[in-house]
Amino acid sequence: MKYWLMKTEPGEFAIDDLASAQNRTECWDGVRNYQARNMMRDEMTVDDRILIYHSNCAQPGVAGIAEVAREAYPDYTAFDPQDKHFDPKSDPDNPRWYMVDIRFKRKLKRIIKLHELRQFADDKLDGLVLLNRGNRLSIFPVSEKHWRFILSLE
DNA sequence: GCCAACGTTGGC
DNA sequence: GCCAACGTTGGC
Repeated sequence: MKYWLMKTEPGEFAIDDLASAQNRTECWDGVRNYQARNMMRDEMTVDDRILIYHSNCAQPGVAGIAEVAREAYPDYTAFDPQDKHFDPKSDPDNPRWYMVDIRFKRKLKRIIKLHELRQFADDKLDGLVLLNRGNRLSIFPVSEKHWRFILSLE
């Protein structure tokens, strides 16, 4: 089993939205970055665990845990001209963008803030992609050690 | 709202 | 293939 972190802007889609979704499952549409796509398409498998991270908000940090419910399939929102994630360069016969489905596991008892995680950037969380300078990647792997340590802060 | 850092685009 | 211009991300 692999571990991941996925960012979401809570103003758009928050951990509570996942918790209240039908079957507590939602497709992770709208990823338009090749590195993030490749990880979903090539690396993620059902049951992998995911830290749900709230970004671009008042309190950036890890908000909850989800799991991969369905492996990657074409992101059909790219085909819909009405959709805000429409991409004319993605063709149903040769899809450019992919998504996975994720299922809610639980909310953390509290938000584990980015600010807290930074305190361990040079020791316990050394190498965590989230803490890299200028990091903008919205999906990336988390080592099992980092996963455990982050949750130990809860 | 600002702006640094980064990814993508497209002319050459 | 280079790289300037542009758009986006995301903390603050």
